[in-house]
Amino acid sequence: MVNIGRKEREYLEREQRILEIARPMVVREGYHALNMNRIAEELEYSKGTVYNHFPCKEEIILALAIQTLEARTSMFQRGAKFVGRSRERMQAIGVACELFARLHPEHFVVEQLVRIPSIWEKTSARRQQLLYRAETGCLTLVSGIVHEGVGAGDLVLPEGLNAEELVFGLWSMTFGAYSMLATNSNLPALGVVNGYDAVRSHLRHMLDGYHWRPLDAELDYDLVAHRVLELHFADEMAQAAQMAMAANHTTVD
Amino acid sequence: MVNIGRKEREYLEREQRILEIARPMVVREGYHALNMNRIAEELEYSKGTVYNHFPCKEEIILALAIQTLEARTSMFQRGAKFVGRSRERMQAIGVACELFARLHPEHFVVEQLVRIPSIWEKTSARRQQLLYRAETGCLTLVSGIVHEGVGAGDLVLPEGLNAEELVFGLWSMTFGAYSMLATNSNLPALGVVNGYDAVRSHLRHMLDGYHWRPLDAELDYDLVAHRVLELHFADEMAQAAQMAMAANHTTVD
DNA sequence: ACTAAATCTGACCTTTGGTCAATAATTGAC
DNA sequence: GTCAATTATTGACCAAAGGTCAGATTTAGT
Repeated sequence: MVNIGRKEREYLEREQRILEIARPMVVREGYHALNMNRIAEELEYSKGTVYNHFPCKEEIILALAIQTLEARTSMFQRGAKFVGRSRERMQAIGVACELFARLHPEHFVVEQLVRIPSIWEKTSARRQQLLYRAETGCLTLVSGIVHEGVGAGDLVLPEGLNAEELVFGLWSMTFGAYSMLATNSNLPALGVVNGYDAVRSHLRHMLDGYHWRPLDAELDYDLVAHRVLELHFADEMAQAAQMAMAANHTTVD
Repeated sequence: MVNIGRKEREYLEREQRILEIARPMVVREGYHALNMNRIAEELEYSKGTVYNHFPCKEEIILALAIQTLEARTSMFQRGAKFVGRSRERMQAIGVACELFARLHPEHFVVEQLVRIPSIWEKTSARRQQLLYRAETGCLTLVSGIVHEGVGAGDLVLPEGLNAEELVFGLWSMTFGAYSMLATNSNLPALGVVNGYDAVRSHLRHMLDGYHWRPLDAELDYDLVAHRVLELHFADEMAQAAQMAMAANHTTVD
């Protein structure tokens, strides 16, 4: 039993190592640089052993995407600890989301890749289920806050729109915007000076459009965001400030 | 001169043929199926000739993305012919956008692919400029309507948000949502029953949040959408109705 | 008809994802 | 402690596909 336990532990550790090796390859040098030979080399095991863990290249991408989603969900959970009215708590999720995007912009590459049909199709149904499960967990966390809002009478969903579909909207906006910010270097030339600020504004006005109380005019959500940062993301705050400055510098270029 | 003209024409026609051959490959069988050998075979020219037109595989993807963007812009232009107040005209663009997404969901695959850094990096600066130009054209068309709204006093942009950044928001929402609708088969299970309706609702409420007059409550935008369809998209209307029915059927599954 | 320029060709090279028979290590029964 | 059975690991090998280029072919102009 002890032996089996050790073996199993070693196996899982090696699986993690493979992902640790693979992630910077994808992130820094792109999908085409994710090379099974190189992974085997850096892992100091043979290629066959790598293929023992992952039946194909695409499966590694999917595993990375699952890690990414779990990391984001964990950030969301920390944000969701914020105590306040439903929309304040949604703002806290927004803070977590922006923070995650700013601190780990490279994660979007993986999330984008895994959606490419030719990649997705090659992955196993088993791991696909894991991603779906992780997605469900993340979305449920957020839609829970929507339900809270509805329950508290702070929000009335229009006819034909459920809580999950509202979250789908927030998700689409952030996914679309952060993906483009990470990959479209033409945005500044197009006149999009500060993408992150714009996203924040859009989300806020969208929720205002749904009349989720308290409205933007009724509460200082910048202050709420600041408190969320102080209370639940103290560690990341300094780091984020640096990021913001760096971002401002590059947009000026 | 006549000969040179014919040659040049043949060259351009062949370039189109290559793209015509490549598009269904990418769309139906995915990026990995975009095979230069197969293209050469179907084109009935040698591989070297194909490489005469496009220095690499990725350049074909980029060329397809440019075509896609031009096709969308042309739909937008047809929508922009609608006469009315600024927000009605924006609604007309929205109709064009949804129509394009429903009629050609496969276009999103190409637009997603071209954003992948490992693909983008391999393309020529010359063609990248073409895409940027096309993007600028499309965005300018839309931001022009925003400026109209501001000029007419129907819309006041909040401090720190320009017209292009507002369009960036609409773009992010539609890009994100339509991409996910085209690639994430888990959405129905997550509770997202009708994605297209949700997107329409979100865009409308977002513009309401910005107080773009007339507000949703002040004007029947469904009626406006209907008139836009009748006036400027008569051909596509029947087709779109079929699509909508098909979509409803599949979401029920 | 002839030559020079432009165009086209497909054999060839390299890289890389993926396979699998052979080999090595581990385990557990006695 | 030994040995057979099971399990894990290996790396030579294959096939597919992107990309190259010297030579063949066609075209254009005289």
